[in-house]
Amino acid sequence: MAITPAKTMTLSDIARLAGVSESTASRALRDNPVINAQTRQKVQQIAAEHQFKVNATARSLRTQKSYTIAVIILFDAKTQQAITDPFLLDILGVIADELTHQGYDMLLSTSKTTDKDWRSYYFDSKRADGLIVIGQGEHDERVEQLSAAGVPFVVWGAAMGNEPFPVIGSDNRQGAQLAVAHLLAQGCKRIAFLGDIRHSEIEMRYLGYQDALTAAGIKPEPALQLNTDFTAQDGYLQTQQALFKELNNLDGIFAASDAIAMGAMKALLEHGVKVPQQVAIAGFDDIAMSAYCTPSLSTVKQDTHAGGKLLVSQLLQRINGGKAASQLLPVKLIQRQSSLRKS
Amino acid sequence: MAITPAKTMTLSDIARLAGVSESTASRALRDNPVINAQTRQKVQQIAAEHQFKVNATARSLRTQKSYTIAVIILFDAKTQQAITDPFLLDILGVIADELTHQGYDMLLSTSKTTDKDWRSYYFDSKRADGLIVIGQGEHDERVEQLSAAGVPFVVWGAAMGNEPFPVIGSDNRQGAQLAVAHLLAQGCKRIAFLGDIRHSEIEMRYLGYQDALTAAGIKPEPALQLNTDFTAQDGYLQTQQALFKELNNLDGIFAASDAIAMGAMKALLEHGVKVPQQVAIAGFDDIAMSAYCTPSLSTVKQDTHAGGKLLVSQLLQRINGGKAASQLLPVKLIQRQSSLRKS
DNA sequence: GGTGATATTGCAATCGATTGCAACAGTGTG
DNA sequence: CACACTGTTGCAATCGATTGCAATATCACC
Repeated sequence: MAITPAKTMTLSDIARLAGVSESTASRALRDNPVINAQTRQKVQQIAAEHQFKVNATARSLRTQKSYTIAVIILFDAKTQQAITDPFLLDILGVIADELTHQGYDMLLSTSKTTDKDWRSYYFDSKRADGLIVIGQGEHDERVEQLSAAGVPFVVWGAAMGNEPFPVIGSDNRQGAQLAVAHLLAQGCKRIAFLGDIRHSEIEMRYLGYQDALTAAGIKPEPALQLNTDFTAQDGYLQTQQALFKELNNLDGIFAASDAIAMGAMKALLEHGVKVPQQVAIAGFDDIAMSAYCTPSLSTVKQDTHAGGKLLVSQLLQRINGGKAASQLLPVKLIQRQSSLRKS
Repeated sequence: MAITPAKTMTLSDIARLAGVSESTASRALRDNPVINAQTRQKVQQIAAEHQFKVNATARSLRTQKSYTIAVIILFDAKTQQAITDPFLLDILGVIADELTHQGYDMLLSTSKTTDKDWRSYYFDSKRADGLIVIGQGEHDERVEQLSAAGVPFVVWGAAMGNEPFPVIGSDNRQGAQLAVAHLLAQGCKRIAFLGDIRHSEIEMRYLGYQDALTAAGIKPEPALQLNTDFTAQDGYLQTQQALFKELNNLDGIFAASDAIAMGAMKALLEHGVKVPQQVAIAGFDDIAMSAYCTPSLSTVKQDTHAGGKLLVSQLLQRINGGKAASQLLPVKLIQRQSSLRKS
């Protein structure tokens, strides 16, 4: 039995069928107690029978709320590639679930094409009630504009402590410090840092790296910091091209992401370097694959679940007139084969 | 200098400032040639000066088009976990870019929370002009309803050839056939299949697996097909738990996804089984990590770029009154270390 | 100067739901 | 019986833009 393509009904249709006015129908559907219980039920039943759904557009126009949040994924201006890091997918999934849970829809945008001006595009045009910006990248001035213009938004990134807008993110500095301290404890003396410190989050990780070295009485060598894109490919290339010059005495690598770490590991293994015996490696993110590569990858686990929930809750709080606060999330070191030398 | 939080302007404000009527202002902003060129320019300039953006909600209401597409990611009812496969991220990125490119916004939804009824939620409510459904999973009846209700939508999944709705997807059967034929050519005699054949896409891959075996004169053994979730974890567990019983003469594994393959590989390596010498492995998807694990993973590459573009173009064609057609995309075998035995 | 064609612009209705306020019915009280 | 009060419901304005149609201005040509 074919379902009739039921030409869309409007509130006024329902009202007519129920023999009440539009206003009563509207109130009845929202279960407004001012309407007689019987009337309410009758209207609701008729609406259900006809699979009536309130026109979200009309409601938005009237109520001036879209119940939609735009999630903007900034990405590397250099590599120009779209969302690719598995880590992003993790947090995106959490945000999506949480927003739905709170009755909001999620408008997703990768910054590439909307490059110009997402403030006006999403907010001024009333497409969204607020914005979640993922990754402030290389200090994007557009973020500062948002802030000045009074747009409700939160950022996932590196909380430096002095931003005029709410930033939620992992304690990158401590995470890196933990990882590098661990490498040192495993006996590493010369540890390279793979990651692009022009990204604020990576910069924090670099600071943590330096912290750990300094605490161990080792002077960080700038030559051991190699700007590397967020890809396994670049991790591989950088390791191959640059590190091998110094390989004679390099014995550890701390990569700013698991993807980079895997690329680096591949390069080492390919050249017969033993991991972790000759070179120990640790990454950052704890993506799903990290536990299943060989050797499995030591890494710093971010609490994406807490992060996603916090982003949403802070943003909604801000939208509802409150203030959103920055927050630093604790991280956890995960020790696996790539760094654990048998004692 | 602080930017004034410029209380949002409306078209009528702009019209007043320009000294014209709302209708003229509206036409001028859309560059309607019927309006005098000078007037047009003047209005546009004033709008720009005041950072005016057309209220998308009002426009949608009036024009009855939202210029928004809902992308729904169905996921495994069993594992109940959100988007996790890197492959999804790939295609999602392509779709996002392509939609933006065509002037559409993308509303993203994971099916978990919106479980009930996304047809009404997204379409009847006019939130979206059309739907892209990713993964028809275990034969979801909701998809069939969509079709009957006349909603414009396309599905990424397994085109079996007899669906009453447009399905775009890779030639899973041929891909699997290529991979398994390759394993056979490398000398494998007993090849296991890891994947949940209740998913139609995986079912097609299983058929391809059988095709290859049969063509080589080998009778497929049902015992070698193991239902496995789309995760590295389950690939690992299944391999560990079930396969080792038969390991004495198992010499190949074809996994329905790269994630599964990596899990399986981990289990084998951990138990000292040499890959590819003792057991050769191939996966499916060619996710970014596949080239960088050790040994690197042989796999079947899907053309996500073409797939994403096609999904979007077919859907828009359908929305604009045309018809969307199903399509099977060619795949490519990528031979890497996990299956290549030195000759 | 009259007439028709053409170029511009504005009026007013419309999209579909929400909501302040008024209207009305019914009940209770003095 | 008048009056106040509560419980329900409907009227009509409103959100901000778009668009069919009418109105006006301008110009060419006879």
